[in-house]
Amino acid sequence: MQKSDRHLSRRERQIMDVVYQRGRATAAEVLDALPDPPSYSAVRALLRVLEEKGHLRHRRDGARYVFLPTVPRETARRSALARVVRTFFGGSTEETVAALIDQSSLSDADLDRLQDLIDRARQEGR
Amino acid sequence: MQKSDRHLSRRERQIMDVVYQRGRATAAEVLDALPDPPSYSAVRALLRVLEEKGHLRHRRDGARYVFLPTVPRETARRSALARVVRTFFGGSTEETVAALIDQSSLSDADLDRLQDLIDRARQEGR
DNA sequence: CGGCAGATGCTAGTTTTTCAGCAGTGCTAT
DNA sequence: ATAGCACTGCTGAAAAACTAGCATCTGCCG
Repeated sequence: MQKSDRHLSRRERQIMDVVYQRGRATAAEVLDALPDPPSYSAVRALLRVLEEKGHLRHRRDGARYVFLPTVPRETARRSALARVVRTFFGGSTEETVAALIDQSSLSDADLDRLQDLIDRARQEGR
Repeated sequence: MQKSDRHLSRRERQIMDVVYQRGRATAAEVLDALPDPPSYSAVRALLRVLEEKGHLRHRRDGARYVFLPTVPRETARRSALARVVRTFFGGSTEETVAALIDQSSLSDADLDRLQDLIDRARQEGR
């Protein structure tokens, strides 16, 4: 058996995205959320493959399976974010944050919270 | 809204990442930057496919081709970022920024610049 | 000019991904 | 307990992705 880990095909990535977005998902839910949805069977086949590859695991819930990511959302977040920062922002966190602030309209309350985050980072830095 | 969301295979995505990261690239440069590098021929074949699909274009530079993304880096940035925010952070810009600040060690100067960004956003919001 | 080095265009073949159909199994309401 | 329904397991095969190798072209240098 191989641990063909990071090898996610196009569909596989789409499915992982759905699962991460919802936190967990059944085959039917994945099907609903998928763009250009294939057959129900196809989705289940892919879910099984993802499980074999070690990206998902499932729990029984009554008659059906609920799929969960094996890598915690928190961890997946970090690498996804790191990848974007590296690829599109030359590794600059600052530029990335700038883009985020720029492209989303934030309320004053949101800005306040960001302010807090920065203050806290400053303190911890000392 | 989301029209040019064509399916990229694994390799294709890797190559696009390289091109976006460097801004432009020759076949040889892509090969160098690719993980688990395939043959040179394979890379060129993929570059041609990506061009057919409309993701890349090329310019002649002496004897060789230099490939450039058709979608400007700026635009690609936005959608990549938006995707991460949506998929892993429930659409919350604030949480995303928090994660960024948390996982990268920022200098005081960096924090100052972020501070500025926030102040400016506040002003523009008015 | 003639040849070498480095690139590209193309084709054909292998491997991986993607898919649908059918059979079997576990719930649940009669 | 049993029929109906919602799911899962599995298989075979089409489609897409991937790859190597060879033929051709271009630029450069002796």
